[in-house]
Amino acid sequence: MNLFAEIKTLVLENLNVLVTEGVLPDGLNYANVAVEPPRDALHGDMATNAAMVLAKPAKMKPRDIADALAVKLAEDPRVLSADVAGPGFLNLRLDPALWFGIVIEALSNGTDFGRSKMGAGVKVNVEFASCNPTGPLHVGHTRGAVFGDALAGLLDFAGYDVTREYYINDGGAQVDVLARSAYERYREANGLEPEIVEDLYPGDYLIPVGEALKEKYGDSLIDQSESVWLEDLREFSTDMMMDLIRSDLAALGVTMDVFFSEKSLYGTGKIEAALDDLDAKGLIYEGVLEPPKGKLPEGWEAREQTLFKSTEHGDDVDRPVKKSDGDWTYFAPDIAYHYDKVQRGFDELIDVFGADHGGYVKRMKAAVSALSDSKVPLDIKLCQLVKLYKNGEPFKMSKRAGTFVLLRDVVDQVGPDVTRFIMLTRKNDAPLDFDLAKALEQSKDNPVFYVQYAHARVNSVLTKAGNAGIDATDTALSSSDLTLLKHPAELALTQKLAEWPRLLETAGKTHEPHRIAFYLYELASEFHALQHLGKVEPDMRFIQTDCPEQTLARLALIRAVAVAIAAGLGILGVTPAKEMR
RNA sequence: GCACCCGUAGCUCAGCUGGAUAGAGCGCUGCCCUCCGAAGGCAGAGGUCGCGCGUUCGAAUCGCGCCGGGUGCACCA
Repeated sequence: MNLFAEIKTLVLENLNVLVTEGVLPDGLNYANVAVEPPRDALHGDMATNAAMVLAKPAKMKPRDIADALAVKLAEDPRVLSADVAGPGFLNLRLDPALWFGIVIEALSNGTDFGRSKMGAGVKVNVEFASCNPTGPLHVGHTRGAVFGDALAGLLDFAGYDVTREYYINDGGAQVDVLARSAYERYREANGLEPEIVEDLYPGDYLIPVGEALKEKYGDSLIDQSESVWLEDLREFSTDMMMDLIRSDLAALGVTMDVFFSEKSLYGTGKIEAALDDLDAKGLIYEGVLEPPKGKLPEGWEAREQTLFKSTEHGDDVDRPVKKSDGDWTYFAPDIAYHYDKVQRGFDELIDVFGADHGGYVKRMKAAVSALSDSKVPLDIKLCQLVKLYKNGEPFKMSKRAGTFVLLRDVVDQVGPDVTRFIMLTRKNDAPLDFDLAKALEQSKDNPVFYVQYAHARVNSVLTKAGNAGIDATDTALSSSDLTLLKHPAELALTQKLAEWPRLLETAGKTHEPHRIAFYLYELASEFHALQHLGKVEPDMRFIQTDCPEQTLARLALIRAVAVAIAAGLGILGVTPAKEMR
């Protein structure tokens, strides 16, 4: 139940009543009518802008509409008062029982608290973490992996039918480089000196691949020409790299539903089929691209190529799908891949890319738009860079890869829960500073700790209550008399709790899981304040031994807070802590 | 030269798709433990929301133009 949605429905119903009574004209558009928490709690429990939004189309003064609407709304038993304020805001004060309903809901739904049907089972494909299968995941990939997984979790919670998908870039030249690099490690395993020339991958993670190759081939490939082994080694080493990547993802708690191989698009007619589809729509032609404006790239020359008319779908220039020698460009299999996703019946597509792929967004959207006749929206989320620090100092070195920091280096140091939460404390398109030392710090400026601390504290209080012989099970708490919660801080916390279902839907609509992290921090903050109140005012302590009814009501509230935290953390893929150590 | 992202308190960032007096953490100042976890809480100081026009009853939010920072810009992936 989303209380805000419920009240909005009430507002809309009464607007219609005003229409039938002739107070308001017919045919008004209610799209911009909103019911939200007021900025200042003094204004009331909820506010609606209906009068101001409708004033102009209805050709009436906002206050006149507000007055008429206020009278109607006040007739509903749920509404205690409806006051017009300012230019035409309508401030509503609601029956507290309505708010307490949210507590009961939390207690009865557990970690499903806030689960929404908003998505209505719409099939969404979230593709993320798709890095080249040429090595382990590094920090940059980690952010994309966490973001994608959390977004998928969020959409699932919001009622979508979600598929988590990984696109294996195993079709391009980078896989040849991988095979050659592995070959050198294979020579090394056979006691020879590896020649890791500049263009090859230097990482130690290929040493086990070399050893595995020796295991399989002995020394039979030594001194053989590339044509003999390249094909086999490509497959062998990408398989091993994918195992590595899968285990990296597992260390982070990410499980994919589908691994889609780029290679499977070649020689199977799939690329051709996708381009035929575009061709049939008149979007493929042979032509020569204009040189880019400004300074020319070195060695630029006019070339006739097969082009996709992406400009018809919002791109800035048309894009080549074939090189001048007739090979596919990297764009061609990507088109085919997205064509495949459309064919598989997804209603919405989401791609999570690194920020360095920003230039790729328009053409990919153009392709999906063309392939799906504008029926399947593609949202591309770009994840900005992660800057790693340790105690304020830039953290750069990796023992295993040499040049960059690996996902493992981070997860091994701070654990998957902390890694995930911190990665979500920024909007995806904002850069992120990640301090490995601060991440483990147990203080207020570490949001993970602060939220976990609130959850653990509730747990601790409930344990204490149990030890004191109080039945603090969820069913017992559900039947407590919540109207005993009268203190402003208790009501404020209840209302914060009531925002959860609404916040979740907003986060789901905007594809912004970070909103959950921020909400949990705010919720934790309000809880900590209430808990502290007990120190200043002893009769505000949760457990009142001489008043079991009051105790139960308070325990119900804080248990509901813990439930919301657990639900939110669950979406983000973080395990709620029962105690802090 | 073009495209995309960003510009909010000294620092790091939120800001609920246009609402009321713009928020949080850190840092700074001052308070609060005869303990349900002080690993915390309360209060104060601190802002021309990069700049300028425009749309609107109403703009940090939308549009346009600048300024500043980042990223990417022909067959590489």
